[in-house]
Amino acid sequence: MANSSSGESVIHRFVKIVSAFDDTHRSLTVADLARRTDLPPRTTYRLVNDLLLEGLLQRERGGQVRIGNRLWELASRSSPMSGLREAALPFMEDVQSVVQHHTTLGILDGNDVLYIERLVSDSSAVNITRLAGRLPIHGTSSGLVLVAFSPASVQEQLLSRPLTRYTDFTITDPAELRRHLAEIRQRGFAVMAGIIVPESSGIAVPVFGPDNAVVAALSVVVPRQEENVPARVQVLMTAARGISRALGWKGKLQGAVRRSQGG
Amino acid sequence: MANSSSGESVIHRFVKIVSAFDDTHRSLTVADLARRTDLPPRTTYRLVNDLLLEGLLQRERGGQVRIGNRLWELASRSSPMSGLREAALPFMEDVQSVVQHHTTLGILDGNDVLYIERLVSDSSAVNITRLAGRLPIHGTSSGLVLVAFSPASVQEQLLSRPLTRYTDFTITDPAELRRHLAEIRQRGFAVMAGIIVPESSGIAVPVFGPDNAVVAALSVVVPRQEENVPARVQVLMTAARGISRALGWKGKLQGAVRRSQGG
DNA sequence: CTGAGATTGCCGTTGAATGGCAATCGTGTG
DNA sequence: CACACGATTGCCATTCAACGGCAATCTCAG
Repeated sequence: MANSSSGESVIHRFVKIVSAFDDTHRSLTVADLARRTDLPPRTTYRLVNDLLLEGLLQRERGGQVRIGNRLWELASRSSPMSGLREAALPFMEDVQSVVQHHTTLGILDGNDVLYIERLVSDSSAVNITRLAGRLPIHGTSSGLVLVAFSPASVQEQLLSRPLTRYTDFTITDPAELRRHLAEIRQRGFAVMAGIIVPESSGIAVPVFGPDNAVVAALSVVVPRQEENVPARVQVLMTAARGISRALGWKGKLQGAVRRSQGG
Repeated sequence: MANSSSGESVIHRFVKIVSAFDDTHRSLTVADLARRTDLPPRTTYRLVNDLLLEGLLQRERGGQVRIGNRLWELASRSSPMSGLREAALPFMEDVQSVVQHHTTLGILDGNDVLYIERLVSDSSAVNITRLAGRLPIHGTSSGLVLVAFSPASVQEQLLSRPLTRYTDFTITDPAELRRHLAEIRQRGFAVMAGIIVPESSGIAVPVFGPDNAVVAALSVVVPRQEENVPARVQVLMTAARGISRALGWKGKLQGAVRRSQGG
């Protein structure tokens, strides 16, 4: 921007400002915002005013500002995600009513899994997923399922990056991760125990779009003591097929499946 | 912006661009975007590039662009709406499983009702609500409930504006609308038949926050032939109380209610 | 009343943003 | 294969929206 000391674009500053809000900072004073974003106060006040005019931010009773409804509206109205979310929701409810643990729906975005829906269960395992929250790919069963069924290039990209260790069970060795991905691809689901928090396990299965590409991962988070994998995988698989079909998926014609008819 | 022929801010142009996407235009070529927003092509290309860099837009396989996941993420992560939505969802499911018709959750935003969640029923009444969609306040039972329970100033604001007629049943007379609002406030719910589309009725009840202020309207959309109001109001009331309580509402100590204990 | 912090008005400066033009790229068409 | 048409990008002179420092004002707790 003109006379800017930092050389950032207005758009970048906009993102900086919006990013300054999070779960624990849902509303901020403009002065706080200036500090958190490291922008000159006067500039922050001016920019915030523009955003208030457009409804992208909203003023609260206390004079603080928060994310505006209009921003959410613009983002949600035509986001391809909302179709996926809406298609998945009823099936996720089914899963949750049977499994009685956290059910989540995640997509691949950049180097993370982005959770676009979750149903929480009060009395259940520790759950660090948050709506519109991100977790590292190799730290979640959802992430590994998504990568396992994505084009090879995606897998290579994951393996070429350093893998942060979160617990004793986090897989940080590329070769080992590669083996896991192959197994997931072959079995059709992922079960990972304590790879990001020691207490809980994730079980995840892929959701496919019309072109047979993975579009999301459906998963449940359960306490490690009560994984009960076989039963839960079946529930997840059933739901995932339902979601896939609702999205226009026609069913994968894989060799091993549907032999029954001829016999 | 510098050398701008229109005198708009970058922020305003950003909103213009994002607004160009809707349900039927989920992805656009940049040239289309320039036409739809009425911005000079070269300017549009540059701005779109900035947005792509920030992830606010995303490029598709075909070269078109669409709303980026990052925009949704930023909007949802700390939006006060997500708390409301998440609290309401389980209760909405309850309602929908009993009523078997469209269930919606709406809030007041500007001159409209903004729908922040909806559960659709395939074989049900016509439903023109859309997720993250808007409808005029006086055209929906949700809107009337929200206004009826809002501070008087909100009501006056609605009554001072011209009221568009959508069907023969739309209330466009301020005096009549005022009577309706009073009745809704007194009864505690709204039933409006065919005020925006002739075929369907809306039944709506208020959801309250910790400070006893309305924060949302819970509603069902049913075919006009099968309103079955009394039963449905009870279902909605029950659910709305559940949501309110989940939000920290302590229960309104109104004269008429909870007499039983003493008697 | 006083001080600390938040917010706004003022204003000279300037480079980010702008948009026209022409070249290039991509795709379909005769 | 030549040609047309539209999308996209490189170039670049122009300029005003954006910038940010400073001081005044407002707020509020102590």
